[in-house]
Amino acid sequence: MPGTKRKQALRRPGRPPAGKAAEDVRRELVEAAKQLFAARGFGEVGIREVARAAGVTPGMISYYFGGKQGLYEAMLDDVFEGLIARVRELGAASPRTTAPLEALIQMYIATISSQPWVPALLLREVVTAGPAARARFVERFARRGLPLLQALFASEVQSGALRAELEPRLAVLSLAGMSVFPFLVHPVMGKVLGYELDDAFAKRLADHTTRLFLDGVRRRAEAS
Amino acid sequence: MPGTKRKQALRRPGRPPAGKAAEDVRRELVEAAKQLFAARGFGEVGIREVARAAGVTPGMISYYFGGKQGLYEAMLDDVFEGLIARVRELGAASPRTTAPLEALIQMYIATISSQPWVPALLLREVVTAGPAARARFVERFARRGLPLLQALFASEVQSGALRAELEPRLAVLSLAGMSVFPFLVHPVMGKVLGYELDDAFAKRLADHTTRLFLDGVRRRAEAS
DNA sequence: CAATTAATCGATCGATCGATTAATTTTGGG
DNA sequence: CCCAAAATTAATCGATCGATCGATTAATTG
Repeated sequence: MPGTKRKQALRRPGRPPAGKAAEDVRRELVEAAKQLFAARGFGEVGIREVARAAGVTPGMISYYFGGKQGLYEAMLDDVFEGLIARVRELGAASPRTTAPLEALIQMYIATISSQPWVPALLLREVVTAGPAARARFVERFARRGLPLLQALFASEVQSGALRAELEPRLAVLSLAGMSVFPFLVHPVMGKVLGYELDDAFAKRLADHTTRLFLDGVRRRAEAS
Repeated sequence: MPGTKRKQALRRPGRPPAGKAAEDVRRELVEAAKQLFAARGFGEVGIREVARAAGVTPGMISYYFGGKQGLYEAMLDDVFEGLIARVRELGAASPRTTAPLEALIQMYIATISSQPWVPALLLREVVTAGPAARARFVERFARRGLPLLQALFASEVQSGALRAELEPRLAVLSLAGMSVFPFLVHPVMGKVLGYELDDAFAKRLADHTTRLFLDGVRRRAEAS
C-alpha cells in the first residue's frame, strides 16, 4: 500500500505535558511486572515487554528502578507489603476469637483468592531464588509471619483444643499446603477437576479445609 | 603458577572411540537439564551451561534434540515416564490393600522424597507453561493419574470408610498439597522451621500426613 | 581399502537482551 | 521571564543468546 503509511504522530522525546506522571509510571511498571513475572518468570520476560505493558519505554525501568533487577525487587517489596499488612490486620482485628483456627483459615484462603497469582509468584521466588534473594525473603516475610502461627498452634495445643502430640511445624506446613495448592495448580487441574477460582470456590475450599484440617476425612461413629 | 597450566587432554572432534556414547550424551544432557532447569528455570539457564554440565558442546543439543526447547521437552518426557511408572507399580502391587489410603500417602511421599526436585519442576511447568505445553501436561499426566485417585476415594466413601459428604475433588487437592508443599518450600522454610529433606523427615511427614488427613488435628474425648 | 556415516568440535551467525546515552520538552522556582 | 532540574523518547551499545555451519575424526560398510 504505497502512500498509506501511517504518520504515527511521532512522539518526540521530552517531558510530557503535566498530568500526574512520575509516581504513576512507577506504579504502572510495578503492576505490569507483577502480572508478567508471576505468569512467566523473571528470565522469560524482557524489559521491552514490561515497558510496553506499562505504556512506557524501556529506559524508564533503568531511570526509576536502576534496571530489571531493581524493578523485580521493587515489585516483590510491593507484594510483601500488602501481605504483611493483611496479617497485621488479622492480628489486630481479633484479639481473642473463640475459634482462631477457623478464622485463620477463612482469612488465609480469602486473601489468596483475592489475588490468586501471588502464590505462584512467591513460590517461584522461593524455588528459583539464589542465596541472597532467599535470605531477603526469609527476613522480610517468613520470620515475621511464622512465629505468630506457631504461637497460635502452641496455644491451641495447651488449651486442649488440639492433640498434644501434634507437631506444630508439620501442622503449619500441612495447612499452608492445603490452602495454597489448589490455586497453584489451577491452570492445569482446573480443567481436569472442573473448578474455577471464583468466590464460590474459595468459600467451599475454606469450609472443606477447615473441616478436614480439624476433623479429618474419616467417617466416625454415628453417635458422638 | 607459570608452566603448570593443565594440558587438559584436548578433545579433538570426531567419532569417539567406540564405547557406547550417543545414548550416553543424550542421557547426560537430559540429566543436566533436569537439575539446572528445575533449580533455576528454563529462561535462566543457557544451552552453554547445560552443555558444559553434561560435558559436551552446545552444538550437541541441536544435534540430538533439535534445540533448547527440544531438550526441555525430552527432559519432561523423561520425568513423566518415571512418575507414571511409579504409579503403575503402585496400582499393580496392591490389588486390594486393607488400608489403601495409608499405602497411597506413604508411597506418594516416598516417591517425592526420593527426587525432591520433581515437584518444583512440575509446578514450574504447570504455572509457566503456555497453552500447548499445558495441554501436553494434562494429556500425558493428569488425565492418567487422576481417575485412579478419584476412583479410590469414591470407593472408600462407598465402603463407609470416609465421610459421605466429602468432595473427592477437594480431598485430592488437599492431600496432594499437604504432601508436596513441604518439599516445595524447603529451600526457604527448611531453615526457618528447622527440617531437612532426609528419609527420617519423609517418614515423619508421611505419618503426620496420614494421621492428619484421616483424623484431623482436633483433640477428642479420651474414651473413644 | 575406499566410501560413507555418526559424532563431535570450534567458530560464527543474526537476534535479542539489558543498559546507556543524547536529544528534547515541560515544569517550577527565583 | 529565564533557566536548572525533571522526565521522557529514540537510538544505540556491548554482551549474550540459541542456532547453525564447516571441518574433523573414528567407526562401519561394501
